[in-house]
Amino acid sequence: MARRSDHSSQQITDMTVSWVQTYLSERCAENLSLRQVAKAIGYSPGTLINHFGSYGMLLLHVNASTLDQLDNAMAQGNVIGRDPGALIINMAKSYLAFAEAHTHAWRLVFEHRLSEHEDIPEWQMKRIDRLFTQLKELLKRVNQAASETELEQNARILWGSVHGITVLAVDDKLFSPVDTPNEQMVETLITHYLSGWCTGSSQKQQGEML
Amino acid sequence: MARRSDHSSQQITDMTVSWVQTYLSERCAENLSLRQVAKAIGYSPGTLINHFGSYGMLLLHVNASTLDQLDNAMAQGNVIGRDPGALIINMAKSYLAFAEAHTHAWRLVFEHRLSEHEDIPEWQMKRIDRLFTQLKELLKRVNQAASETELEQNARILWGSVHGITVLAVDDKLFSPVDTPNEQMVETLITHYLSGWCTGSSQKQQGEML
DNA sequence: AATTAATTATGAACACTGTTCAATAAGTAT
DNA sequence: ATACTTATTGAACAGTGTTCATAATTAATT
Repeated sequence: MARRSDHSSQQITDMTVSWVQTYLSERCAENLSLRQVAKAIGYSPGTLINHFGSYGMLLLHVNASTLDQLDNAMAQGNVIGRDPGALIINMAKSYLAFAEAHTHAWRLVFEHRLSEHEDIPEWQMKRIDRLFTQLKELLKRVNQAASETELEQNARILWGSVHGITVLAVDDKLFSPVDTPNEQMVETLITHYLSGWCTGSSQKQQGEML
Repeated sequence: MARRSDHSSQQITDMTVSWVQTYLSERCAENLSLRQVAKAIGYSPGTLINHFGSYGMLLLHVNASTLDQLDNAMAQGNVIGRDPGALIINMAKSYLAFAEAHTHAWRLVFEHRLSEHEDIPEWQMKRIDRLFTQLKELLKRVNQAASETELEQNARILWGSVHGITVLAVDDKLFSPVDTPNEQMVETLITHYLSGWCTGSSQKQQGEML
């Protein structure tokens, strides 16, 4: 058999990504394979490799769509006007909730690494950067006197921390004898951290609220 | 060929684990395979499966040894007597430093998951628990009035947070335009969090220092 | 309309993977 | 010396991602 043109290039990409996405809603990525995907969408393995470059690149496209979904989910709770601390907590909770709801897809985003020679495309970096920009803006409102450098640093610390709790929560490695809901953990984390930041030793004055 | 008894059961385990460990000091686990390990230690793949149960179980033994090393590395900085806040920061820095020095081994610990039916043996859980116990004791010294529940919760939040920054640091996903050393990030995290915890709204009195 | 050129999907082949299992040799007990 | 148990194996199995010549379809050119 040969050239078919049943579907456009975009369509193949979409079919692939969306099928993998629904697969990941039930099974984890480790049990998935290029050949399964190929069979599922009715093309040969070779075709998919032609299309995406490699299986790894295919998964990267899946990750892109996951990050879009995540971004979307987090935009929901982010209403303008309320106090920034509460908004940050909202963001974090959305992050956690998304990870717990899309365990396999979410894990794939952070565990998938390309092989040596292929490096992360910038359309992927951009998606990650959106998170920081939002967070930084909120942090600025929390502590208006903070320098750009300080905001940058704190955004990373805060995101990293929430991410850490999320990773462990998703893997059930946070087994607490006293079972506190994970949501409350990120809340406690953020309130304590922000309050410590604003009243902190070598810090400037505080922003609205807190 | 058949039974050889060149090595005892323990020796085979040790040879395997230590060879994989040195492998991981340069290459990552994804490029490793049961067959490579088998060839390296001079046994057949089947023998290793008989021994460990599965390749996954083999890797679990490697993870155990990694956790032992980690535990050892963290014990170094943990000298009794100094103020608990500084000690917690030391712990966290050791954690980060270890992860950065043993990237591949460390990643394997947190990314390796057994298949459906095999569940994590308790000799693995115990190793993870050691961390918490240490941390909880230090936290108790920071805030002596804190309840057991509160200590438990805060130990998890704190460890999760440090873990998160570490994960991202190891994966170079913490790309900051302003490049703050990662060490300083965990320090800032902990100081702010602890100070926020002790002076916090619904909190008890504070402990020694801070 | 007929011919050529460019494109695209393919199946077969390749070198690998973890795992199973009958055959077999070595060690132990009778 | 015989029987039994145990450890190790190679071959086979079903699977993996990737390569590539082959072939078929579309597009461009005569």
